[in-house]
Amino acid sequence: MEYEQPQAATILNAKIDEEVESLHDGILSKLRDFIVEGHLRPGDRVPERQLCESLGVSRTPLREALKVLAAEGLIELLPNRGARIREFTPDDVREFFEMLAGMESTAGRLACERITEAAIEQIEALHYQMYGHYMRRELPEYFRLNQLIHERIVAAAGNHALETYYHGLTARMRRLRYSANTIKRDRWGQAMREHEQILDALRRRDGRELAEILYEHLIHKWSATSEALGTAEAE
Amino acid sequence: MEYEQPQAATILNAKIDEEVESLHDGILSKLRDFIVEGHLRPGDRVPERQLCESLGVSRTPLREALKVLAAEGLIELLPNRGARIREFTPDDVREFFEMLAGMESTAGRLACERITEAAIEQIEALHYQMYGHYMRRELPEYFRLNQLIHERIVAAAGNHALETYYHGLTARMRRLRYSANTIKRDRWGQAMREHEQILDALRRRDGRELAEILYEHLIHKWSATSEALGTAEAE
DNA sequence: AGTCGATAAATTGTATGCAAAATGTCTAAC
DNA sequence: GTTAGACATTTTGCATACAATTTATCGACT
Repeated sequence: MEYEQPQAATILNAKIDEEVESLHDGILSKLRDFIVEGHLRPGDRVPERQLCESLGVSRTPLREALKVLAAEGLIELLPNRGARIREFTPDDVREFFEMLAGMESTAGRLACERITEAAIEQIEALHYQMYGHYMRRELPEYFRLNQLIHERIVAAAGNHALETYYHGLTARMRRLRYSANTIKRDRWGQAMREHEQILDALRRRDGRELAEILYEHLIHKWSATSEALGTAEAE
Repeated sequence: MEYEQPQAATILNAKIDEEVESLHDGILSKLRDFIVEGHLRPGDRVPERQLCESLGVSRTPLREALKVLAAEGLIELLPNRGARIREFTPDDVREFFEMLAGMESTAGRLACERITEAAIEQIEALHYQMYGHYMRRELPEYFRLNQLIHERIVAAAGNHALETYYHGLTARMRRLRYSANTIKRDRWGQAMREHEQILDALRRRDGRELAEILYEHLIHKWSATSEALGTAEAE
């Protein structure tokens, strides 16, 4: 057992008694963030006792949090053998992206029915801002606005259940995402063109077409990402 | 080192070789079924102590199960005030159906790429069987086969994450469903026609069209159901 | 009599303890 | 040197105990 947990301890110990937030929820968020940020490697065993000391709480609330995280699919709980950080197979990643594509597609369809003109204009503004970053090849800013636009569309769908699940998905994928903070030149151009189409369909409130474009857009993104990840994770 | 589906342990109970099912999982399934079957009314407070004695276990595993159920959205946990069976507003129902429509739509699209000819033939068989029940106006049998067909399509999508979430959704809606075991004559006919289209698109493996038809089909089903429910739940 | 407030009861949140299962180590036999 | 088995250690699963918060009951005051 020589995996570095001390790091975990220091970062996790940040602040525990900040709110009246029931200890359990605090642990849950902290652990979730911690896993999502990628500080625990997939396949790592996570002894309860060790986590307890890191977090400064007893095992009861910790175990409750672990059960929830397992239900969310972030960790897996083997009977009598404790928790492991869940390992994502390429198939898992494919499934996540397909789900994401489906979610955003559905969100787009709904957004066309419900989005306000003001919200469309805001997304337009974000789009042109993103276009600027694209022209100046400012990758991080481009990614940020890109994600923001997608989030705005999802929010405009007016479906809280969808939004919640969407954010859960993106959280689970964040660990993968940061590995792929790169984009091929030609893919970048194509992504921009797709975004133009997205905006166009949204302006026309053409739900079917927006659903279609968003689905394809996300599947393309997956192809690009999995390509980049395929080499990055085969270390 | 292979390990089996992690979600199966929590969402489904797919591991039965011995009866060593960890007490926690047993409680989880029992409670979930109990709530889904509608034995606990929405808004009911559920004292832990009472549940403990009913189930014959201590509070620790029970609380772990409650946390998971809360994460799944079946109950809500008020801080220091215990668990309540979650109440579904009409908006919640609308959101569920929209999600269901989106899920099945996505599933249909994927199924067109992956389904085997044999599976298509099985669904065809189910379809004609269902058509028989429609002609003879056998409602319960019709509903059963209807749901079976939709499940087959979802299964054919080859996306375990989608399937899991889909079943979670249908479970949450089962409590609403059984209230609406009725269908209007004209809606029934339309539903059958839509199913013909579904089968046709599936045969042609036209993913876009199947996605479109399935989405509309589910939204129509929602309109019909919410109409029936609107009177039934406005007691 | 009604309302507000204080105290008591009940209920939830957390910590600890104990038994069962799993993991690791050491020894002995081949 | 390798492997199998028994014992010790660690870790998980569950139950109970205690602390904190909420809810209920009762009495005092307007």
